[in-house]
Amino acid sequence: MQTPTLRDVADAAGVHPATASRALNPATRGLVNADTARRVIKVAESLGYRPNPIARGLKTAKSGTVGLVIPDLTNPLFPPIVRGIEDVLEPAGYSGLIVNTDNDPGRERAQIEQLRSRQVEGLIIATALLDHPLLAQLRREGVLMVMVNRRPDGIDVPSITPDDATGVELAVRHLADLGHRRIAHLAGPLQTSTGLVRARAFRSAIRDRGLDDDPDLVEVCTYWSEEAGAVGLRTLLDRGTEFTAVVAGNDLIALGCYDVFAERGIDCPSEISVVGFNDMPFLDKLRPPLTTIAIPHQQIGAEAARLLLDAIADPARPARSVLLPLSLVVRGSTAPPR
Amino acid sequence: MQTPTLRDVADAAGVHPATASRALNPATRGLVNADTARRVIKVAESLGYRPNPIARGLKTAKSGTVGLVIPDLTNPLFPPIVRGIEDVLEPAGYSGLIVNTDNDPGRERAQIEQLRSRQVEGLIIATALLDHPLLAQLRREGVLMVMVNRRPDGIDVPSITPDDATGVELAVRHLADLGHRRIAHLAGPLQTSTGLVRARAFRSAIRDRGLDDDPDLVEVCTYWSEEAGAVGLRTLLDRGTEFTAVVAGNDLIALGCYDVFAERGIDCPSEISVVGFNDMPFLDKLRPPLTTIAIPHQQIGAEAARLLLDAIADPARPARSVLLPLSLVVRGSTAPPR
DNA sequence: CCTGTTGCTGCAATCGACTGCACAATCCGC
DNA sequence: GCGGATTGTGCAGTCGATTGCAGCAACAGG
Repeated sequence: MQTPTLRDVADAAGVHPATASRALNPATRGLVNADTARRVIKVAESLGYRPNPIARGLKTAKSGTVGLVIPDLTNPLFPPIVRGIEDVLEPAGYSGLIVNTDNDPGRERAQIEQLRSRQVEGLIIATALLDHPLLAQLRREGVLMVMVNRRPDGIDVPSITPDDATGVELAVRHLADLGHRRIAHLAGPLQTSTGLVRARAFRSAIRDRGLDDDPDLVEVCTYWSEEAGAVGLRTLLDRGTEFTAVVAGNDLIALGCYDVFAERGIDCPSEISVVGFNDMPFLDKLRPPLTTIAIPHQQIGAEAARLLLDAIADPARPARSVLLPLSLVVRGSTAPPR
Repeated sequence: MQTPTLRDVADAAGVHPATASRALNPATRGLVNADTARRVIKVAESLGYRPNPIARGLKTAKSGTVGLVIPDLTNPLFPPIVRGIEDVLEPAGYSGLIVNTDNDPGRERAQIEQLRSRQVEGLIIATALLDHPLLAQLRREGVLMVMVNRRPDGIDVPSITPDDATGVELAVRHLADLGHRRIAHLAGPLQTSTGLVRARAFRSAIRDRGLDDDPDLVEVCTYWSEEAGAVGLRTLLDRGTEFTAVVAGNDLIALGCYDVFAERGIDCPSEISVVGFNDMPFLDKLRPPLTTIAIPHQQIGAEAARLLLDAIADPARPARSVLLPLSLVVRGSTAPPR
């Protein structure tokens, strides 16, 4: 015995399938006699009827799914975001289809094509790479989208981004409060919007507080990686510029600093303080535990999902964008300068 | 202009939709004149035709989706598994629908119900909790399933599990080779199959190598957590039994040991060596970097997906189960005893 | 020249739910 | 007691692709 269909319910309740359909759908229930509706609903329950979303989707052109485009689920940044998204999607009767692009533009195109052919109702895009032409094209074709972690410039797409500027400000203020005057910045790649925003915010935070604003104190890393962070710090150190603290572009870069500290016998935090960015898991297990800026990843995901659901409900609504506040997590890698 | 439908392709190629359908489907292509087929395929390409999986699913009763039931995506254990699954699913034209159960049986039931109503063709289950009644019921109802990380006893369901026993054996051998004779074990909860299997494997590995087999050297932790690990190690220490090395049930438990070392001023590895289990990310950043047993999570996922696809292709095939080999990753937390 | 194959294509029904329209029943006021 | 409004329900077509069956043409064999 298979899952019962609408027909079965209708037969059992002694009504026409059309009537059963209307009775079961809250939006059209008003068209049906209240008694009949009740009866149909009861029968449906007793039979364990579950509407077949595939059949429904065919007629209504809605699939109840949205696509999540991320670079790599394995990157600890994304699971909390995805979790936040799912937590909002699920109660709304939607599910997410995840694709990993590995930051490969070709793959990205293909995957998005896949998602579209699966009739997703919208896209949540968390990849930085996405080239504008594709984005603009999707926009033109009326594909609903929400961007995560990245502000699309020039294109009118809703986005959720952490308030990086304030985050950096928080880090700088913390170090300044501890008494640091010469603070260095290991920036992430400036091609990424995050890298750029944080680097700019760093300069202005330094100026605002009247600290030493020396271009030599900023070094740009080629990737958001540990190795790149290590290379960056070495360059900074070898340059001979004095500094007592480092604001790293993200936690991985900060981790690279740890490697250099070990390598050169530098003590953290007594000789150099470090602040990371992201609050990845297990940072508290490091020696010393890393002080960092926490990003509410799960909230970001949840907010993104909400925005997308809004857009699905009313595609005409203008693109809204959200900036989520960050917080400083003080641990052991920061201390007053000697 | 919308996505072209099969009709559009057929019209453009001057054939009947039925013929177009057959030409496009590799399985039925043989029924169509080779020239016609070629022409249809060409037209389809030039129009950018993509079959609508929803419509197809309605007729064929296949959705091209499978359900992934996991406790919590945020747990670093799962992203690589999911990634491995997706990597196999995608080229096969399938997608995975992820649900998080948070180890709540009620949620688990509801979520699985959700997945079934979405017409998933099979389930990959990675939760430990899943109570047998539900499992057995699903089995009876003909739902295709594959279990990950857990061997279903008594029920005939394919499963993919890491070869825990050999893993433990590897850890013990490594310590024995370093010269340790009195090795302790901080076991995970024995209600979990993993906890039990590892604990048993520990005893037998110890015996096999003729090391000191003292019941006092084994302590069972109440959870797979850092806190529980710390509690476990304290109990072990306070008991006064001598030992120079610890095999932890998993990495989190090992992390708990680190906390106790800091607390009591014990030096690792010179006073006590520790081996973890799982090889979570960033373990190499700890002080000292944790020696551990690496589990091929991604492969586990990939293998699970393959098994499920096999089952979908031929549901009659008997349940096959796979045991995946583990490997020892030697880092800084193990050294010869003093 | 007729019958019987073989090979290809078209017709139409089907999957399950939704929905515009028509029709029936009921009720109201005059 | 009749016309007209108001519910409530049924009919049938639709979404897009698949598939059993029928039909048609070409061709071989007798």
